[in-house]
Amino acid sequence: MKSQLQGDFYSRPTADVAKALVGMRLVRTISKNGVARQLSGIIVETEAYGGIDDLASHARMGPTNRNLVMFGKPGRAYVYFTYGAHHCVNVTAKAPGREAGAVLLRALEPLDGIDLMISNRSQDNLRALASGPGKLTQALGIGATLNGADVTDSRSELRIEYGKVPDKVIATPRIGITRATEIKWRFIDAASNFVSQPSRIKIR
DNA sequence: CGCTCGATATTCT
DNA sequence: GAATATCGAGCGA
Repeated sequence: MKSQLQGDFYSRPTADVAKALVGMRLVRTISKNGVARQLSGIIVETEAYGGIDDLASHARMGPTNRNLVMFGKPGRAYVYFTYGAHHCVNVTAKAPGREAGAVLLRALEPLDGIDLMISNRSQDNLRALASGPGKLTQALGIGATLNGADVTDSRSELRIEYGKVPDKVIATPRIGITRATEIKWRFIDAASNFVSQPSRIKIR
């Protein structure tokens, strides 16, 4: 009996959900040639992105073709492509009545299917497998086809199960943004060795 | 170690 | 045209 997080988990203020997702388990199922493989990891780093009022969010311009999922139901995957090379995966989350919101999944502690992650990444250092938003999606084989996937559905190819609540979760400013840099909406498991190690922090 | 820089598609101004 | 919720190679110390 797996404990899927239900839809109401995501129907809360986006930053609350971002914090609560640290310690939970992201599960990716890949079927090829009729054989199902499972890749999973514990979420150790997240960031919250809000609606119109969050100048760092993709949703700040209102609904567009790219960010449309952020304006829809909570508990769905929002996958986008950036820097001409990387996918990033979010889970939509917002309090009832808010127009948009999503939580960027930035890093995992690898758990299941580590052999496949190593293959996907061409990299065998456990700490470098999924310690960053672009690395995470590459390790789990997450692409645009998963945009809009329901992560609360146990039959989904991408879903989130209950893990455990970490002893301590720290809030810091978000990484890689140039606006609203004072808001501490990045959440990390203080005890984890698998958080991202950004090569450079943007300032403006 | 640290810092600089190029890649490369999509979105924004 | 410029910017981007990134990554990793290349360089100097």
